[in-house]
Amino acid sequence: MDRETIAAGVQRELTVFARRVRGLPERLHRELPFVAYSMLSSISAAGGCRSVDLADLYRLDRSTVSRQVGDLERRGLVTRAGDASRGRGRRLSVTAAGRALLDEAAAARQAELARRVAAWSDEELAAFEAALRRYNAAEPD
Amino acid sequence: MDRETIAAGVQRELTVFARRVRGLPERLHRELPFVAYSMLSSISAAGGCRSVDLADLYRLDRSTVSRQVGDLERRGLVTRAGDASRGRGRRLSVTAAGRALLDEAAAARQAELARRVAAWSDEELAAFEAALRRYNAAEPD
DNA sequence: ACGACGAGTTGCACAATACAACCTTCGGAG
DNA sequence: CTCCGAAGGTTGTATTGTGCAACTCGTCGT
Repeated sequence: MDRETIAAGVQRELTVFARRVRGLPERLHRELPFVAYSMLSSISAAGGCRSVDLADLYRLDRSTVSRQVGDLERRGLVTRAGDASRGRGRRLSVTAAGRALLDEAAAARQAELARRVAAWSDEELAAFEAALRRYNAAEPD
Repeated sequence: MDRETIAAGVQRELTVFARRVRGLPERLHRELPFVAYSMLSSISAAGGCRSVDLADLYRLDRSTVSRQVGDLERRGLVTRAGDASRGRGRRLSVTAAGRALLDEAAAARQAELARRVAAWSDEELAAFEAALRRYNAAEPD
């Protein structure tokens, strides 16, 4: 089997994975869709960021982020730091409720993964992780 | 490093990949959105399959596949084999036009992948492919 | 003080999806 | 053979995530 054939296989499998992630409701915790989850977790990881930072990170339109964040706020999962009601540079931070939901979702995701790779040896899993990391680390342009 | 730590790493890397795919531009080739591309390539790879097979592969509703395939057919990229106009088990196959578009898009994707994995050995690439396939094949429930 | 710019919101449109209801055909069991 | 149930496929409807465009609001430099 030559390299091109192998590469085609990688391509196919990545596509299947990507398609599945894109589709499906992908509720991690009935109340926390994938998009909301990733934004929440990024706000948490960054220890407080602005909407525009999320837009840059995910290469999304500002309006999309605005709506998603508005939803998270309405549900009490994040707060807008500035009491300055409007304008520039409002810091977002995760509330206690948001943190709790995030933790639950992370646990659910880990459980799902554990089920999928139950039959894998530690070495196989570690190799998979290393390969994915290496792939993701490659320059995108 | 214990298994939980490794699993967390896998989770993180899969999430990074998924987020990027979500935010990425839809089109690989003007006129061929990501969704259409992946279905077309699956039809091609399977050497002719039914709509329900695509629904199973991507865990999509049959109605979604029906609309997507309808679109591909309208654009002359696939044909429905059975002259039996309606009903059960119609085989889908890729037309010459579909194949041509697919080849162009595949070449672009392969070039991108080749760049990313340029430094990988054939063995590493093959192992990556096998692990992804195994992951994707795992039962989702 | 004013004008340019950066951050955010809102209106509108669209693509992809799920769910439910329905239709069509095939393969058996009686 | 007839009828019925299961499997494949389509259509109606609602929802979600998204981009683009136009707008508002606040800040900063001159």
